[in-house]
Amino acid sequence: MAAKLADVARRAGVSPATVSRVLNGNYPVARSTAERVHQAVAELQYVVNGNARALAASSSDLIGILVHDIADPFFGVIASGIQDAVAEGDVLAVVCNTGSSAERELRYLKLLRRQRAHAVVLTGGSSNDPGHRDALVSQISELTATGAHVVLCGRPPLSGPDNEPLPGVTAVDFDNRDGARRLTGHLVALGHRDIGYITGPEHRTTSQLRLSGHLQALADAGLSGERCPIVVGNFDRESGRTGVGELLRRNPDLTAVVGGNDIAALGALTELRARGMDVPGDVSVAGFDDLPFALDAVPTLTTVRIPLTEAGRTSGLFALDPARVPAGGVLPIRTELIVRDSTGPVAAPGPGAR
Amino acid sequence: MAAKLADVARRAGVSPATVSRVLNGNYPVARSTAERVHQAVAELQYVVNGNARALAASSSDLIGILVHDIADPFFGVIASGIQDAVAEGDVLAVVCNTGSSAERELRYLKLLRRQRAHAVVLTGGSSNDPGHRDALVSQISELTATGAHVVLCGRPPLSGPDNEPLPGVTAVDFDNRDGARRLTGHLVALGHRDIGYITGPEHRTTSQLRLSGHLQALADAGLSGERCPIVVGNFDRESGRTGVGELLRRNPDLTAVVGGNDIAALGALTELRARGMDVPGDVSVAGFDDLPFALDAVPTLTTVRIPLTEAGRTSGLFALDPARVPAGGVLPIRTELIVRDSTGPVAAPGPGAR
DNA sequence: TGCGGCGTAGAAAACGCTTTCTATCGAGCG
DNA sequence: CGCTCGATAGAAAGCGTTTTCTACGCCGCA
Repeated sequence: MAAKLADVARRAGVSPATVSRVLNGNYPVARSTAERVHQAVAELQYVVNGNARALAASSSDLIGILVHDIADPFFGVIASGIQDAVAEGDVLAVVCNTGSSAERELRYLKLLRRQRAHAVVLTGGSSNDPGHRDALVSQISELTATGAHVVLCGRPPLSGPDNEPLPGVTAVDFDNRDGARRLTGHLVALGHRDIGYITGPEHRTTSQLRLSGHLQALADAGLSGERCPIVVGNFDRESGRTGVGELLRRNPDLTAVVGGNDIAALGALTELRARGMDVPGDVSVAGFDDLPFALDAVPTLTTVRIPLTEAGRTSGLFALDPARVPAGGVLPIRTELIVRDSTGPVAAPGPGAR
Repeated sequence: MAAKLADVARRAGVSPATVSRVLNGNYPVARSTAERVHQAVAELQYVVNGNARALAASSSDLIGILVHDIADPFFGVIASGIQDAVAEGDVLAVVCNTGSSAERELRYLKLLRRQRAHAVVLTGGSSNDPGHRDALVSQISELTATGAHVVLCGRPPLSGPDNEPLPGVTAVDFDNRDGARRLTGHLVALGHRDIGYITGPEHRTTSQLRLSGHLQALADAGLSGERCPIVVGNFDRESGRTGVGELLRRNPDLTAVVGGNDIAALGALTELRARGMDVPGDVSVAGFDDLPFALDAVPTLTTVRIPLTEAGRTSGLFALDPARVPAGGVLPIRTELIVRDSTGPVAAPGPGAR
C-alpha cells in the first residue's frame, strides 16, 4: 500500500497536521521541521491522495477539456494551447473525446462534475438541437454551481432559460461568420458565380455560422441558390470527397468549392484530382481553419486562419483563474483570410455557362 | 452546495447506506425502496462525489492516456480507439499531452498516481535516455503498486532494474522494425541505391526501431552509408521540409527519401515540389503509419500501415480489465507495407550517378 | 517579575462516501 | 408452535486529507 500522510508524520516525528502544512505551504512551519518532513516524503516516495485532498478541501485540480474529435488536428491544436497555458500550475489538464456525440458530451460533463473538476473547457461548436441545448445548459449550470468555471472555446456564448448569460461561463468566440463571408467574398471577387459549399453537421453552431457567412456573401453578390449548391458533410475528408461529387452533379458548371473546414477541402482536392480537374484552373477550392497541412495541400490551400493555439492558451488561462475573464464574459477571436494557390480567377466561361 | 448522499437518503426516507447500495447495485434492495431512491436522486440532481467514493472504496474510475503530441493524428487515432473501447464502462478516460517532454511525462504520471488512477496507457515510443528510463520505471512501479494497471501502446515492453518484466504492465508493441525493413526493402527492390532517411527524435524508441529496420534493409542490400544519409528530425512536417534539403545537400543524387512517419514524408513532398522535383519521377518518397491523409498527399503516399485504431481499442480493453492481457504481457502488432504512387522505379541513372 | 503576543505544533472534527457488522421481520419447516 | 434462515435495512467505523481551535514556549516590554 502506498504511504499515507500519517506514515510520513511518524517518520518525521511530527503530527499529520504539520506534514499537511509543510506540503501545502500555507502555514508557518519551522525550517528544521519542514526539512525533516521533506526528507521523510522523499524516503517514502509519498504522494498525496488527490481524492482525500479534494474531499477535505472540497476543491480539485482537475481541468477537463472536451473535444469533438481527438483525431482532428483542429482540436489537437486548441487542446495543446490550453495544456500549454495550464502546464505551470500543479493541475491535471485532461482532454475527453466526445466523438461528436451529444450524449457522450453530457456524460463527460457529468463525470467531470462528479470529480468536482476545477474547470472545464468545451471546444468547438455546440449542437443547436433544442433538447440537447437544454440538457447542456442544465449540466453546465450544475457544474458552475459546484464551483467549477466553464469556458467555451470556439463556441458562441450560451444563455440560460431566462436568456441571461450563464454566470461562471466564459466564451472565447471565433468569428466564424465573418471569416466565411470574407472567404466567399474573395471567390466572388475572382469572378466565381457557381460556388458549391460543403458544410458540417447541420446542428453544429460552427457549421451554421460559417454557412450563414457564406450565404451572406452570396446574397451580397446577388447570387442565386441554384447555382450555388450546398451539401452536408461531417467536417472530415470523406465528406469532402463525396461532397464535391454531389456538388458537381447538382451544378456541373461549378467553378469553386468551399469546404466547411480544411479537412473537407483537402478531401475535395483529392476527389477533383481523381476526376482529372485542375485546381484552380477548372475549379477553385477553399477551406477554413488554416491547419498546418494547408501548406502541404496541392495546390496550397486558400483558407481562413483562426489563431487556434492562442485561443486555446487564453481559454486555459481563463480556466485556471476566472478573474482574468473580461467583463461580459465573451472574448471575440478575429479570423483572417489567407489566400494561397487553390483559388484563382474564374476561367473564360465555357459554352455551358449561362 | 450540491446535494449529497445524506440528502437523498433523507428525501427517500432511508439510510445513507441504502442509497449507496441502490446506486452501486451490489447488494439486494427491495424494488420499492430502490424506486423511491431513484426518484429522490432525480429530484435532487444528485451526482455522487467521485472523490469521496474513490476515497472510501479506495479505487477510482479514472483512466489516463499519455500522448506525445495531441495535435498529431497518430496519437489522436490511437486515443480515439482507446476511448472507444472504454466508452461503455462508467469510466473517465482522459488524455494528457506530454508535448514530448520527458519531464512532463513524469509529472503526469505522478498526477495520475495522486488521483489513484484505475489505469494508465502510455502511447507512442519511449525515451531511451537512461536517466529518464529509470525515473519512468520507478514511477510506473509506484503506479502499479497503488493497484493501477499500466499499458504501453506502441512502445516496447519495459523491464525493471532486475531485467524482469514489470508486473502489472502490458505492452501492445508495434512491429516498427520489421515494417521499416520491408519499406526500405521495397525501395531497394525498385532499384534505389541512394536513399535518404529522416528519423525522429534520437532517444525515442520508435525512431530507433524504425531507423534500425531501415539500416538493416540497407545492410541486406549491401548499400553504403555514404550514399544513404540520415538526418534527425522531430516527426513533424517542418522536419520533413528541412530534412529533405539537408539530405539532398549530402547526396545530390538521392533517388528516394524515407520519412520516419507520414507527417515528415508529407513535409518532404512539399519541399521537393517547391524545388521542382517530380515524385516519384525524380525522387521516391515513403512514410510510416498510414494516417488518413496519406491518401490526400500528392502523389498518394507509400507507407507502412499500423492498425492504430485497433491497437488503441485493445489497449483500452486491457486498461479496463487486466484479466484480458495475454500471457507474457506483450501483444505484438503487425505492420503492413502499403505501396502507393509516391514510390516508383529508379529513373535511368543520370551522368552524376556512380 | 509578570503578561501579552508571536511563532510553532498538535488534537480533533469535518469532508461524503463504502462496507462490515448487526438487527429486524416473515416465512417455511419440523 | 418455536426455530432457523433469507431478505432487507440501519449503525457506525473507516478512507486520507485539511483546517479550526487550542496549547505551549519564549521573547520583549513594562
